[in-house]
Amino acid sequence: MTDTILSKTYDPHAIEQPLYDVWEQSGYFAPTGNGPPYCIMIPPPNVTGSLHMGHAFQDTIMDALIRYHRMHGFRTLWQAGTDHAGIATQMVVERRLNAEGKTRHQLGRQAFVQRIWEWKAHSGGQITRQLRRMGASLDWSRERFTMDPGLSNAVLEVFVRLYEEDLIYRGKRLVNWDPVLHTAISDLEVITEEENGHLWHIRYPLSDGSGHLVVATTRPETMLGDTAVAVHPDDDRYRSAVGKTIVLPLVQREIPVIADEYVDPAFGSGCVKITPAHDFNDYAVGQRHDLPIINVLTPDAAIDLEGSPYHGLDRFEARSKIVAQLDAEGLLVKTDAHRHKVPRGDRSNAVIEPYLTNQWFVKVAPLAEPAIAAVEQGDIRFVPDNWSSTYFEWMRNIEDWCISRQLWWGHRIPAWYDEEGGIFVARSEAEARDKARAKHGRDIPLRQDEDVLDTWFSSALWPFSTLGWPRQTEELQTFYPTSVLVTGFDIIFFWVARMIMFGLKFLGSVPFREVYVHGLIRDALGQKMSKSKGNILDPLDLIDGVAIDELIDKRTTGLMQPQLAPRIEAATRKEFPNGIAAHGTDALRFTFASLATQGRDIRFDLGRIEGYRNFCNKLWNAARFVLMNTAGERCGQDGDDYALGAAERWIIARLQQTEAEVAEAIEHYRFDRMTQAIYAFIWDEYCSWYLELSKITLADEDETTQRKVGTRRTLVRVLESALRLLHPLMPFITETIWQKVAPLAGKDGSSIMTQAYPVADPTKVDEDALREIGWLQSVVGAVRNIRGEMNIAPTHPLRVLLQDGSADDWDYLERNRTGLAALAHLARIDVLTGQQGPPDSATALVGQLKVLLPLDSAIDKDAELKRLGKQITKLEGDLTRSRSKLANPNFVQRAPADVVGKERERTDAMQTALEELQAQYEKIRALGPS
RNA sequence: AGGCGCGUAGCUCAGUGGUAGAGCACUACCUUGACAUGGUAGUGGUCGGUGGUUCGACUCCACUCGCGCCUACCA
Repeated sequence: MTDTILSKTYDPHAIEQPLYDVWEQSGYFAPTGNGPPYCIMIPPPNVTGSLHMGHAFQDTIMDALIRYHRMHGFRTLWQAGTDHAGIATQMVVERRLNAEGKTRHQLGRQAFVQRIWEWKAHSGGQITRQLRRMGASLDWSRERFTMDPGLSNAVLEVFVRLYEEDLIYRGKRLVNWDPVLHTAISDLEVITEEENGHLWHIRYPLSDGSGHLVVATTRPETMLGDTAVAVHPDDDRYRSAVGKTIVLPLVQREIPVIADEYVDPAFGSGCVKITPAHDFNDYAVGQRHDLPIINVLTPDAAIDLEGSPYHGLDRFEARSKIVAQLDAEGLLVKTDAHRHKVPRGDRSNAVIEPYLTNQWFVKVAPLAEPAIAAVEQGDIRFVPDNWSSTYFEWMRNIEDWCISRQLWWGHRIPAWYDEEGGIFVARSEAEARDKARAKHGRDIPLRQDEDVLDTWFSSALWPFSTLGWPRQTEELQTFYPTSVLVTGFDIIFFWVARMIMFGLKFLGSVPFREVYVHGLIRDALGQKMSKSKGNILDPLDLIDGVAIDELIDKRTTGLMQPQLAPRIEAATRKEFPNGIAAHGTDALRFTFASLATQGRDIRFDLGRIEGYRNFCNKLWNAARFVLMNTAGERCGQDGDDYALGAAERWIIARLQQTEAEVAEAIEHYRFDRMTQAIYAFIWDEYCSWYLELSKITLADEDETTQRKVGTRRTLVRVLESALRLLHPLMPFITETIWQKVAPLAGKDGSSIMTQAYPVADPTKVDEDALREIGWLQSVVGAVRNIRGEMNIAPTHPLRVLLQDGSADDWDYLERNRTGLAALAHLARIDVLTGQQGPPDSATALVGQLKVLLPLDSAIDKDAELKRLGKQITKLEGDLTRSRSKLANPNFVQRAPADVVGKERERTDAMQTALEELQAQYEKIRALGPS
C-alpha cells in the first residue's frame, strides 16, 4: 500500500478507533468559532450502565445533527454526561453486596454510599468508552455527572426555591410503596398489567341482625383495615342499609355503611369494602366521609396488627388464611376467577402497595400551566407533531409528583427537623441552623431528612445545571435554550415535561426549541429488546462481530428466570446461525439513520446493516479507483487548463440536487431520506454511471488532455463533496478517504470534521447535461434490456442500428458514441437513414428513436417475441387507461390544462410506440423458425 | 373508557390528489483491471375493507376490521 492509495479491502476495525482518538485529542469536539450557537444535551445515560441499541440509535441521530451543524459553522456543543440513576445503581451495588453475604444495613449508610462511589469509579467509564466507539463527537471536556458538586448545588437551589414558594411540600399521603425496595415511587414508575386473580364475595353481617351485605374484593387481606362499606346512593337494593353499621368479620369492628357515587352498582354485588389506608380510591372515599384510616401493613407488606392471628404474615399468606377462615365461618359466598390489573414496580417487579407515609411532593399544576402554553404557542415544537397531543393529555391531568425516595444513593433532601417536628429547608446545614436559631432563639439539635430525591428531579435540571446554573456562566448565556432534544417517547413524561416545567420556572424560557421524538428499537420480530427476553443485541457486537457461542453466553447469563435459557439459546441459534459478522461503526450508524422514520417501532433487521456495510465497501473501492486514476496526475488545480464534458456536468448537477435533498431531509429530521439520497447518489449515479463514463474518457487515446484533466478533476471533487455530505452519518470512512482525496481536490485542512458542509449551487444544475446523460442511460438501458431478456452474454459484441431519431438524438449520439459503445458493449453503431429498410431486429424505443439489434445467431426469436409481448401488454394496459381518461369530458374540462396536455402527449407517445412494437412483433413472428 | 400510532412487493419500510418506490430476499446471465461485500437484466403489489368527496383517491373524509402503544380504571 502506498501513501496515496487505500488498502485493497475496507476494514472498519483498522480505521475507526485511531481516528477518534486523534479527533478527541485535537479538541475538535469543543465549541469553536463565532457562529450561531447550536447545542444538544445528551440524555444522560446511567453512569454504571452500558450502551444498548436505543442509546446507539439516539446517539447516532444526535451526532449526525451535531456534525452537520458543526460543519455548517455553528458554535456547536454536544453536552456529555451521565446520570446517577438512584434506584438502578443502588440495586446493582446492593446485589453485589448481597453476593458477598452482606446487607447495606450492616454496612451503614455512609459506607454503602462509599461503595457506590467506588463502583462508579470502577464501571462508570464503560458507557463513555462505548460512546466513543460510536464516533459520538461529545465535548468530553465538559462532561458532567448529576451528583457533581455543581449539579448538586443546582438541585439544592431548585428545591429550596420551590419550597419557599410552596411548590414543594411534605405530607402524609398514600403513595406507591415498593415493599422490596422499601421506598416510595412515583406514579410513572408503576407498571400495571393484567394478571389472573380472584374476586372473592364475602358476607358482611349488619350489626342490627337484619341481614348482611356481600362485598366483592380482589384483596381480602385488606379487610382488616376496612372502615366502611359503600354502596351507590341511588341503588335501591341497599338504600335501607345506608346509615346502618356492619360488624367486620374476623375483626369484629363496627363500621358504617355509607353511600358514595364512586361505587358502580353494576359491578360485583354493588357493595364495596372501603380500606382508606390501602387503596387510592378508598382513600378518596375516606376523605369525603371522614373515615378513620387504619394501616394494616408493615413496610415489607406483611400484616401489622398486634394481637391478630395474621400479624407478621406476608400479605399473600395472610390472604389465603383469611379466605380459609371466612370460608370456615360460612362468610365466603363465592370465589370467581378474575382478571385484573396488578401494579408492579418498574425496577423491582414487586407488587406495589398504596401505603400511607410522609413524603415530599412537587405541586405540579402551577408549573404545568406555562409548560402547556409553551407548546401551544410553538415555543417548543414536537417532531413529529402528534406527540404534542400526548404531552397535552398528560400535562392537563397531571398529579402532584412524589419526589422523596427512601434510598441512600442520590441527592439527600435538604430539610432538617427539630425535635418538635419543625422543618427547616436550607441550602446547607449551617443555613438550617441559622433558621432554627432564629425560630427557637437558641441552638437546638437538628436531624436531616433521611430521604433522597427522585433521580428525575436532578435530570429535570440537566439542560441548565450542566451549563453552570445557578451561576450565570457564559455557556449558559450562549447555549440555553438548547436547540433540540432528541429522545424516545417513553420518557416524555418522566423527563421532557419536567425539563420544560423547570426550565420555564427557573430560566424563564424553554430548555429546547424542538423535541425530536424517535421510535424504539425492537428486535427483528418486533419485540422490545430486554435482558429477560434474551433478545438483546449489543451495538458493539454489530460493530466488531461476535461468535455464536459468545452471543448465547451473553444472552443467557444472569437471567432472572434461568429456565428460559434453552429457549433463548435455540432462538438465538436460529436467528444468527453463524453469530454476527463485523460491520463497523459507520455501517451501524448509517443503518440507524436509515431506520429513523416517523413511526413508533423500529425493527432492527440484520439485512439492513449488511447492505450498508456493502455500501461502505462500495464507497471504499470507488475511492480506490479515483485515487488510482488521479494520484500523481493533473487534476485541474491551480489554473490548470481543463474542460468538462456532459458526463462531468451531469454528475455535478446531480450532486447539487442530492445536496439540496439532503439539506431538506436533515432540516426536517428525516434521516431516512438523507441516507437514501446519499446512498442512491454514490452507488447508482457516481459509481454505476460516472465512474464507468470516466473510464472511457481516461482510456480514450483520441480524447483531449483538457477533457482528461476535467474528468480527473470531477472524479476527485465530486467524491470529496460526497464525503463531506456523508460525514455526519459515516464519520470514520469519510475521514479516512478524505485524508487521501482532499489534497487532490485542492482542499487543505486537518480533518473533514472541520470542513464546510456542501451546499447546493443551483447554477451548477446543467439541464442540457441532465438530458444528454439521461438519453445515454436510456439507450444503454434499451440495449441491456434486450441483452438481459434474451440471455446474450454481456461481453458478446453486438451491432446496433439507430433509426428515426430527432436532431437531439443524433446530436447526443455524435458526442456519446464512444461511451454508448463501451457501456452497451457494442461493436458497431450505425445510423439508418432515409428509406433504408432495417434488417430483422430486436427493437426498443427511446422516445421516438428506434434502437435495433439485428437478429443474428445470437438472437432467439422466441425470446424476442416474449420480450416484445411483455412490453406490448403493459403498453396496452396503460394506453387503455389513458384513453378512457381522455374520453371522460369531465376530466378534459375540469382537470388542469397541463395535466390534460401531459396526458395527451403521453397517449400519443404510447400510441406510436405500441404501433411500432406491434409491427415489430408481427415481423418477427413472420420469420421462419429460428 | 380516553388518547395515539400502524396496516403498501416474500421481509423491513419510504411515498404522493394526476401512470405504485427503495433495500433485502428471489430468478437468469456474468469472475470485464475500483468493488463477487460486485455487475447486468428480471419476477413480484387490485396500497386492510366498505362507503363518500373529486374529472381523478394509495393519498382527503366517514365508518369498519386487524395489530400495537400510552393514560386512567370497577372493588
